[in-house]
Amino acid sequence: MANIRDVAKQAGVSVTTVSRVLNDHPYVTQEKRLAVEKAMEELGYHQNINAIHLSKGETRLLGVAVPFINHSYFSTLLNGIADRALVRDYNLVFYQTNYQKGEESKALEALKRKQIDGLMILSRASDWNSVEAYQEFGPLVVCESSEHTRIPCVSVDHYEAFRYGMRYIIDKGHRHIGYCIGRRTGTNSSLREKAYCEELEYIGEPYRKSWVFNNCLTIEDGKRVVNEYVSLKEKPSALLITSDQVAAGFRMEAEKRGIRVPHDVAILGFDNHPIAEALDLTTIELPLHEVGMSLVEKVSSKNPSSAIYPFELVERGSV
Amino acid sequence: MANIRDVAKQAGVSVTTVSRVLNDHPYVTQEKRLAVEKAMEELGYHQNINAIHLSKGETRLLGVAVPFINHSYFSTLLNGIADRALVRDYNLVFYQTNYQKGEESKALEALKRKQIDGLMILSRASDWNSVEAYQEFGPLVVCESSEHTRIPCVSVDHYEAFRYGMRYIIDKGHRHIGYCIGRRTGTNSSLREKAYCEELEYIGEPYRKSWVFNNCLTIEDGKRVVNEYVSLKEKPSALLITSDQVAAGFRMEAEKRGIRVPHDVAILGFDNHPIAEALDLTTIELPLHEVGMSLVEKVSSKNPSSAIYPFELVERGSV
DNA sequence: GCTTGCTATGAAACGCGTTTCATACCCTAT
DNA sequence: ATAGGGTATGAAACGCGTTTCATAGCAAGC
Repeated sequence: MANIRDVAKQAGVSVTTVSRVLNDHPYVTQEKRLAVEKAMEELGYHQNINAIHLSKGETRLLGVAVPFINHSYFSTLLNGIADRALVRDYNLVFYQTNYQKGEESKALEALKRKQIDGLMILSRASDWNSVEAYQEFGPLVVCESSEHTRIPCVSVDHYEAFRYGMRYIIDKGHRHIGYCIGRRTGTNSSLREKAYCEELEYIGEPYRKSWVFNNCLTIEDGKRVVNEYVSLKEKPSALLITSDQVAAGFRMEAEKRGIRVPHDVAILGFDNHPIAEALDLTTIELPLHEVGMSLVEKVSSKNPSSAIYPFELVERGSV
Repeated sequence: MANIRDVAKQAGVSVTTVSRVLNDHPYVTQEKRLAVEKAMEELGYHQNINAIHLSKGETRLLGVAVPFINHSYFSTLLNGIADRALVRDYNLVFYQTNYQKGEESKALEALKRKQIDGLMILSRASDWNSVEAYQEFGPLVVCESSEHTRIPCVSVDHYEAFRYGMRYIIDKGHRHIGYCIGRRTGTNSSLREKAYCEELEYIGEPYRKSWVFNNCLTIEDGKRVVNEYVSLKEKPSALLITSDQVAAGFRMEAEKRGIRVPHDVAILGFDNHPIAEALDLTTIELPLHEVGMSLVEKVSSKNPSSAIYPFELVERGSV
């Protein structure tokens, strides 16, 4: 396969001139430009991108570390990321971590080794210190609502959103409130746990372990929660459900069993995914597409800053 | 930043020896190996991946061209792809095309310029000829059920699946059958159109343009179809809906309006997404996760071959 | 007439790891 | 004693585009 030197020889010019033509630099006469283009054509030349990367020290590649993709929360974020990456002329490299530290480190290592120009971590598995250690190798943004001072975070204020949801449900007269969460670890989850506990305290209710449902990510999980719910001796009268998917699964399964929403149990979803509208779920809208776009903006700047995006309650008929 | 030559100097060995240590090649004495490791430690050395890529002529990167990701069809495929890429030690580069030829060409160009070792096209926008022209630059697989002889295709047999669905509905006694499709162009879609027409002919029914609903991708689209459906003068008694999302939207909206499924209108979904189970939708299960894994297997082999995956009817309560 | 300052062009260095090839030592088999 | 074969090591070439620096011609400005 022909390289730039072959082209130069064929066109009777120097390698530098060919490079100038390739990069639209000035100071090339029309005559030589044409000669170079002709030579490229004849030899079927095309640039080797890896040589460019090596030489320029950048790849126009941004990394995205994400636990898995077939979940609307992440795929909506990703959509925002992809849309903005497109206009910023970046391509995306994908690190599916399944929440495994090992896989996440691979993404961090890629940053270190200059495979990517920046990294977005959509849901962090490693501890802050390991992440911070990689900051010197390139811009890095984490998508969680932490107020970490040294690592930029772009997200929705999950603490406030959850608190707001709690207040809304409390204002509706509920005292017995449970919630469903994706996983227990992670900043976002502990912030919600914190908000949950504080609001319970505020209304003078105890924390009931059996009212907190873990591992809730999918529609099926929502159905599973209904099973757990019916078998509870003492039942909550309302549930906050941190994903509309799960809330949808819950509502569908509940009504199949004759449990009426919101009459028997009120549910409040999160995300405002289309499924929430379809099932008439009251939900807290999170601007995930925007957050995704913002992640790209931040990570493609020299000095990324943090940003918090606003949420909005969408009242429908499930509370 | 230190490079391999600095390490060699510091350790008092040759560059070759350092490279041997880095790549676990034999023929390095323990003594030198330790010296090299010590030097790397002291200098904070790490390999520049772009130099490796340039030198090796491969990147361990596979490209995925996909119109958009926040749709379960693609995100399920992607999940399969990501899972298999992980075990095959590939990373993924993402080209979100929005069905624009320009974006798809970027992916093809990336293959040509050796940015990626192979390319998977999940839904093709360009014509076969342009795709074929890039085959010489690396392995390339298209995810559609075409029987193209020169380009490997991995997919479900969409023609057969649709035909099977038609027969199933016909066997249930329906004669007035419509369908919903994502987009009209594209192999998969025309195959379904073909199956549709053939089966209509088989039962001696005319093709009614108003019974074919286009641009059906999301839950909202399913709701929209209900609107169009109710305004039809002559209504189909059954619909094939090529995505469970859309079928779900249809069923929810229909029942909200007092249209009973399957009594007033029967619907048959495709994919067997969790939402289908939740809404008791009869559907044709497509093994998309497996197809995704297979795409990676094919594209990471020297000579990719085609493969067709089987579908399966899942009988529930919507037909 | 002489200095500035563009325009135009190319040689060479640079980014950096891998791989080939040559060399040298030491031990075993004949 | 000698050929053969494995172990160990390094110089140099290779993959390839970009960028710096030096050079030279030519025109405008004083």
